[in-house]
Amino acid sequence: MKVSREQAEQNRESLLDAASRLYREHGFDGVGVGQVAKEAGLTHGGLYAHFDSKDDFIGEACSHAFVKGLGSLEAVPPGDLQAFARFVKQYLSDRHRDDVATGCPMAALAADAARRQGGHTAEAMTAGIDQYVSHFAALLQAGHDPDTNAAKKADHRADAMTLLSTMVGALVLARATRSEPATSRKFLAAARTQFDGVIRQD
Amino acid sequence: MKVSREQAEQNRESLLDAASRLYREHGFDGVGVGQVAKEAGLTHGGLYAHFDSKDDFIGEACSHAFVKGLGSLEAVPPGDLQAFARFVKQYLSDRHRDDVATGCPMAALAADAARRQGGHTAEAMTAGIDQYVSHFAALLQAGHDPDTNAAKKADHRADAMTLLSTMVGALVLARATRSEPATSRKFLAAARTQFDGVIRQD
DNA sequence: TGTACATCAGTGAACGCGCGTTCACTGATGTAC
DNA sequence: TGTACATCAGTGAACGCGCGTTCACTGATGTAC
Repeated sequence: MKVSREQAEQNRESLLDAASRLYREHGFDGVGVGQVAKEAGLTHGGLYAHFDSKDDFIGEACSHAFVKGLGSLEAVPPGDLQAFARFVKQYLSDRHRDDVATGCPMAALAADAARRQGGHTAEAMTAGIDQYVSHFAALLQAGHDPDTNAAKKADHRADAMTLLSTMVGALVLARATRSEPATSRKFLAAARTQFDGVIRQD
Repeated sequence: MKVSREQAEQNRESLLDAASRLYREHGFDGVGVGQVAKEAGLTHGGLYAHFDSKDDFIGEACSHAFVKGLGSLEAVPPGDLQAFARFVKQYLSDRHRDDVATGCPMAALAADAARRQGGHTAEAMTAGIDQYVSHFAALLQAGHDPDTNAAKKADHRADAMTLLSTMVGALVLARATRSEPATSRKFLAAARTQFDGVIRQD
């Protein structure tokens, strides 16, 4: 049956919520569109009223997965290194490690997305990564030298990329070694320590 | 038809070679056992003379994928920081970024393996990661202070983990952003710079 | 060394199953009058 | 405001297909004598 415009929009959101959670947890090839639709309280057929294909759907879901994380990053006031430190500590926490489904899309899906170059998915992932890098660079810059020049700006962008690489790498490796809790936790702890060095340097 | 013992062993190796390549390229759920067997020059049925199930096969393939990379790491003489630097530079090269199929199993499959906790695959991945960390720690230690104590040893293990996190993270993010070549290359370049800091410090 | 035969790696048809996608249909929505 | 009707989001059966796994069979291998 037909459904009100608001209800339809709400259903679309439910589909993307379910998809971004299930795909992060099981990978793009690990869940069928039927399971996603069911999780969203719909049937598989209705999904095609909102999306062209699974590939299209995956791309939208990938973008959707970035919303929450980028939101908390944008909530960090530029210049407030303590708040930035809190964001990083939370990223590198046991809780985040154990919460793949609603956690960082880069740690969960970057390798998967890289396999889909040419489609919307890789583009969505690239856009999300770019935003993380830009925000990180801005926060590092604001924290260190308010009056800036071009050379230092590039440096902060490089620092931002290294910091992001370390965070994503540490989270991925911590998750992969979950059966050895000491090793797993040490990956997170080591990365946290390294961050302290980054914000203390100048 | 039956086949000589050597031929059978050779076929097993071909299967693992093909599997470790194809799985790195397309993910564990992205390739069927039939395609792997075909790539190895066999039919799908014969695979089950060597392995119990796809899950078992994946685990063995995961171990197999570590052999080459750990080999070049073991070839680095302890104390030779230049040789270590060369290993890291190669890891963080455009060539390695573009060669997923025979490249680092952690960058290609760690997130996939983490989803298979409880089976052989996650165990194989954890074992491989542990070996990388141990080798990195030994190389950092040999490069910096030949006469060691327990506290410094722990430090080198933490440094090794951070270094590995940065390398894996940078490679994953460089691959994910391949459609923006400047961004992609900068992830690798930034991580290389950071490594120079790690080996120069002490 | 030569012969008879048990072994078993590999083949390919067959299985049940879940996948992504299509489509005729439903019926509440929302518009036209 | 009330009525008639076109719209279209969502349903669920059906499709062709490739998946992982099984199994009767093949025939070269390698052993027993």
